[in-house]
Amino acid sequence: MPDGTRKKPSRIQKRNRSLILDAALNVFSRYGYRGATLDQIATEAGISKPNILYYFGGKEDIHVTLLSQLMDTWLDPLTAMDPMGEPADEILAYVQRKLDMARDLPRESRLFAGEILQGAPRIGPELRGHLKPLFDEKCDLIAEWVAADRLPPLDPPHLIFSIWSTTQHYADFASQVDVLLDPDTDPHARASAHLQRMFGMLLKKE
Amino acid sequence: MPDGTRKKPSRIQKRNRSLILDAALNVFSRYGYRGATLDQIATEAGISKPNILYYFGGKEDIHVTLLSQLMDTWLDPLTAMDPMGEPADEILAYVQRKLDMARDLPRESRLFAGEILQGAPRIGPELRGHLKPLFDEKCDLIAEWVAADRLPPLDPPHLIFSIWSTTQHYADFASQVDVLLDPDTDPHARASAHLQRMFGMLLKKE
DNA sequence: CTTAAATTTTACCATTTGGTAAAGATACGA
DNA sequence: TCGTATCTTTACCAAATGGTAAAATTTAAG
Repeated sequence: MPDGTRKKPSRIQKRNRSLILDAALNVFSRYGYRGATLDQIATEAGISKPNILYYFGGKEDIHVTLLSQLMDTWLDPLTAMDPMGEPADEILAYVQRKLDMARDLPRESRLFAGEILQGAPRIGPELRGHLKPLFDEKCDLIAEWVAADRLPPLDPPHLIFSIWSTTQHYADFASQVDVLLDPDTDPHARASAHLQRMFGMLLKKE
Repeated sequence: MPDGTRKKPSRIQKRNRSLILDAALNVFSRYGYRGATLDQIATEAGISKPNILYYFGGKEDIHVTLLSQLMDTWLDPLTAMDPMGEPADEILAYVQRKLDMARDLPRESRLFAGEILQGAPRIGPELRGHLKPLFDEKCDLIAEWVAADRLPPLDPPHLIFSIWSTTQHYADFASQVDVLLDPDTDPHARASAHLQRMFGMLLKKE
């Protein structure tokens, strides 16, 4: 039985677990945790429901697995913010990376958004354990840059919130953006130009 | 039977419909549409489930009723943006109103966010019918301000997206914000100062 | 080619959930 | 006070859903 502590995942196991997780990402990100059903995931993955439960302990296990795997990818761009770089450049590069992620990984963005929206019942601990330390570290870094007069005075945590919210908006609220935006303009290019200008202004030392 | 077209809602009807809608707002905003159950709503409202279905056609009817009622409140601040006012002042006042709403009506914010996140399956038409025209009107207004050189060059739709996302973030992602933020600082005051500065910079004519 | 382990299917089941029928209770105008 | 319309409760139900047992099949090491 392939759940729990594994020794060496077989070829079939790797393929099927991956098929299941990909299908589950589709379904969970579209319908939310409780809105998703194992039957939907099974159909989308092309694997019978009991067979899915052969690979995972249950619905919640699949959800938590997805969330945990994603957490690292999700935090990558923030981790990449370099203390040795030029402050404004580092932060603007971070904005761009986050915006690119919203375009390239919208399902992942929505999966997280849904979980947080409902009070983070399943990744609360992960938030405290992984996100919080990294967040604090980068807030300190930005605060040091401000103290060293390499950035204008600003509020590090709220700056980061603004970066997260503005970029993820294009993934999480895509259905609204699609309704409102002129369909023949390139949303990503316009969004990028707007955000670079906005955060650029904020970070400029007169 | 009080569903459908009513002539004059009785005292009891007004009280119970309001109790039900308030309970439903709690439950839907916490668990999403499919995650919410009529039994939960019934318990929270202190009204039996069949009795709830005496006042509403069904689960979806309650949800749509909430969403429709909220839409007006939600768009109020945008409607209030005055073509006769000073451009930057009007937009900064809009930012503040939206931030205040995120603080005062977090349940409503989350209800909308959940609906949009899942593709707006139940208020898509309302978005096209009410939100889109207002959005276009205000984008045009801002574009005129830019054309008249009363604002620096900027991208009106993306500016509005940034205002929406940054302000609603404090309601929609409250569980994450709570984990990350120092508990003894006043988040609202700090957020307000940060956003006013950020959008203030963006809107300043050199 | 055997055979034991890994994988998949078939046939279920208990619970939850949205919803209904109809009897019973209550409010209210005449 | 009476009778009708409004409101509420009790007792259900069919479908959906997460999950399980165990038989059947496939894989792969020796």
